[in-house]
Amino acid sequence: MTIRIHDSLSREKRPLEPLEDGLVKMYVCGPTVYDDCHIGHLMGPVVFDTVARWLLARGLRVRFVNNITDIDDKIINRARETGEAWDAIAERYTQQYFGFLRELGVETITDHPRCTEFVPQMIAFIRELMDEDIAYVAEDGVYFDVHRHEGYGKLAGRRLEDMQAGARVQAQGGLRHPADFALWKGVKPGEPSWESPWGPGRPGWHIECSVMSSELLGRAFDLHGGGDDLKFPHHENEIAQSEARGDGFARLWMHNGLVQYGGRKVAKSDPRMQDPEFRQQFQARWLLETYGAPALRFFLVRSPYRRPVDFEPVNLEGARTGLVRLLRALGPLADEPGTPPLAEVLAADLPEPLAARRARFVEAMDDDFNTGEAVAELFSLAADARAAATPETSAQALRLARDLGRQLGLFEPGDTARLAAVGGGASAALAPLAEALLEVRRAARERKAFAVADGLRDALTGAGVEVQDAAGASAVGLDGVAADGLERLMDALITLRADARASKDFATADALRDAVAGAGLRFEDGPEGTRWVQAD
RNA sequence: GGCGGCAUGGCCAAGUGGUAAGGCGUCGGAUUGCAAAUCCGAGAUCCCCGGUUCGAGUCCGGGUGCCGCCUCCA
Repeated sequence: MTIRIHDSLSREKRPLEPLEDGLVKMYVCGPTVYDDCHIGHLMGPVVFDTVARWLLARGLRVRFVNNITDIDDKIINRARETGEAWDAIAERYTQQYFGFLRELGVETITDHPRCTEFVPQMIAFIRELMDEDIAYVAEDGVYFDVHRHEGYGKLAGRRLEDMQAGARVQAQGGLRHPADFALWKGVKPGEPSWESPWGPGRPGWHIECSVMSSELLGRAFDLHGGGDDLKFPHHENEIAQSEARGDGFARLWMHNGLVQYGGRKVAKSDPRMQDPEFRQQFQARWLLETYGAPALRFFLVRSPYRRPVDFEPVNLEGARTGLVRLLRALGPLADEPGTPPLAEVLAADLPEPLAARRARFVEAMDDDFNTGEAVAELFSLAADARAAATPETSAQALRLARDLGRQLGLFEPGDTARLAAVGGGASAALAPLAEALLEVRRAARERKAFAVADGLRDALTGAGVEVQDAAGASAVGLDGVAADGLERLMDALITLRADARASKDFATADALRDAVAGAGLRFEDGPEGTRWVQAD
């Protein structure tokens, strides 16, 4: 068994050969905690959690470090704007980040070092570079001299001469080269600071990752990951610092694609971000509440990690639909606790084509974590289950799909319920209301009042509630309820009730009022028409 | 200007030279009072032009288009 990984540095697939037998040491750059978490902060963790889960499934041990940048210009600016203490801001958003990781099922991270916990080690690191004359003191801090490091630019594929030609790069403040970067920033009035041989100040951005990785994983480790935008300058600078100090540093580099919308990157400075409604679509809280954590994870997992991911609603909704269908096919299996170890799944005796699916799933994952192909096999297994000659084979196919999916953090117990629960807290009232409306509709159908029955169904489906008519009875499905489902449903009911009253169908009108009341809501008929409110 | 990546049915997307996975959507059929869900089925000259080969989406050369990095950013 060999796992091959696309290495961003050499730009080719390379076998993963852990430095320490059976143990993979990986480091993934974490967030700067200064504001509400957005999806970009979470993509890396989900991608690399999936990677780590697969490594674990393959029998390797994993030490997975994901740092927290808890001191930075952005945090200081935020503190200045709000008057809140910088460390309180950092702590709050750190906890928020951890909460989102839990919701998304990111559970393989073993270490979350915070930048401020490693200041002495950073100072020691910088001192080593100073001693070698690779770092120097400039006007406002200590800088790394990129000319002193051969190979600077190898990760991002650029040469120092080219960079000097670029208009944006200007040497200032006594720097030897415009690309020289800060290792230590001298303190400015009102800023938090730590003592150092170069005066009070705080660490530069890049140094923390070089220091924390070597402190926790050693001077050479297996895997370094992060978002594609971190390649330059962040990772380039990490490499320069660590290599300049004689470290082997990371053997393989992985970079995940970035968030896009309509085929374009969405960055902080993107003009579209001025629109709050647009902006909200990338906020972790909103995404989780709108699509549900299982759907969000599924969306990220089924996409190839190296490509940009487009967060247009149509794509998120498509992923969600696919997941809901898969979960439906799995039925009770989806909520059964327990994930058998992959080795056990692989050892099981299976008929064709199930064994072939299983083999392809494993091959796909071993080949640079091709989760897109792996997820396709899951869908195929669901199809196999439908086509199976016997119930036993069908069950085997579903169980295999479930067990393989769980290796990637999919199909966790409770996912079906979690998907059904999203669409806002309003669904608390929505469920009983939908049930009551079903009864009204049943009565209408019984007396062949199909117009009323269909109107009710349209009201329900318009709010994202599924109406399922089986032989004897009907049922509602709340899996796909929209965020404003209750509002939409109530508005439709107001119209229905008005129509019923206009045609003197008071039985229907009253039945609607009773159904609504049963869900803790009521109509208020006023001179400007009817509105609905939460009953006391 | 420098560097890198991508171009496969309406959309997302797999694809190791040998008759184009999978998903979403759409359309047709079954089912239904009509629907929904479900099931069955349909749909692609793989950006263009050359070349290598018995054979290319897959290799080579040349175009064209899009995206990203070189600035904050995960």
